[in-house]
Amino acid sequence: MDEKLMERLQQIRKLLHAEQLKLTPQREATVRVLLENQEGHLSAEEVFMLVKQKAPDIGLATVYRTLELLVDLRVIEKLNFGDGVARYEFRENDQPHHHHHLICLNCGRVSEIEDLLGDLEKKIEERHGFQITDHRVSFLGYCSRCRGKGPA
Amino acid sequence: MDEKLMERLQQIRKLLHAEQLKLTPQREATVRVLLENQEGHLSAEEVFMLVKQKAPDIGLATVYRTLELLVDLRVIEKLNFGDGVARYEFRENDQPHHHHHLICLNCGRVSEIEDLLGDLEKKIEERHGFQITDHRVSFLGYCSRCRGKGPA
DNA sequence: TTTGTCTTGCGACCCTGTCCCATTATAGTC
DNA sequence: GACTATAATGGGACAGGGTCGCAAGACAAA
Repeated sequence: MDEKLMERLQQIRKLLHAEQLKLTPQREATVRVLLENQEGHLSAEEVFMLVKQKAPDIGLATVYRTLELLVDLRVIEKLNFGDGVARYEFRENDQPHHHHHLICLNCGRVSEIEDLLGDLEKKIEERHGFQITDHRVSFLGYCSRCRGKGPA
Repeated sequence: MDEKLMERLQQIRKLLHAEQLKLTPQREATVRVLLENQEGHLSAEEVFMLVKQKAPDIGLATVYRTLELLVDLRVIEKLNFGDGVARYEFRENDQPHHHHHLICLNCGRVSEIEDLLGDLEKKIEERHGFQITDHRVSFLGYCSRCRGKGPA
């Protein structure tokens, strides 16, 4: 696990260097937080709080800038669950993401399920002349723990 | 077209009355704007601008309140295309919406396509114990006019 | 060491949206 | 029509998330 983390970190360092950018301590701390919370779908604010523990002097703007940078580098992905905050998630490779989200309307938990759309995109491209580069699917409802509770 | 509009307006008036609420001139103006721009996916700000033309003295807060009210009454639906603003769309009936969106990354145009998920929800409910009440699907890419242009 | 560039932290600021509150409009009753 | 209770309004203050400009700091290359 730890070697994998270091490996990924080196990989990102190279990505940055290729663009004449640096993996500064602040950026490294941010990446580490994201790597250590891959299942978390953290918001920028949450990332900021966690990074503060590693690097107390870091500024909020730096975290935002780093997240934006990582999105541009396609290292992470910016997600939108409709709760008013942007959330971030690692991208396993350079592909568009192909998993989908189950969003619980009671507890807010977000879990992931495999891709469902299969070759549907091809049909849409043909029928609508629309060149698809990515898709987002979210199912809203109640997770197994919250079934029958209604909205919080 | 105009009779249909009046009919819908009466329908909404009744809905409001059933809750001891009134269809005030401000609310009526807001509903009219929404009815006249059913394909527009208007943001609150856009609705406000258009309503101002009909009723120049209306306040922004009133428009927001009216939109929220109409969402509660399930007359309209609040949509989120990830561009940082809420958008609103009429609901044809009392069902959860079952059409999906094609969002063009170049010109921002949003078009609609029919429901794609069919009975997929049942499978997910079984497999994940997740009680689904709605779903959102968006495909991102380039519409027929913008193909090959890349992001704006 | 010097220089140029990338980064940073900070605070000001922007934007969408909500809240509070005093005032006004409305429907229902007499 | 007058009265009353309640719904609704406009305006401004405010909140949360996020961006921007800028002066200062860190770093790599020469």
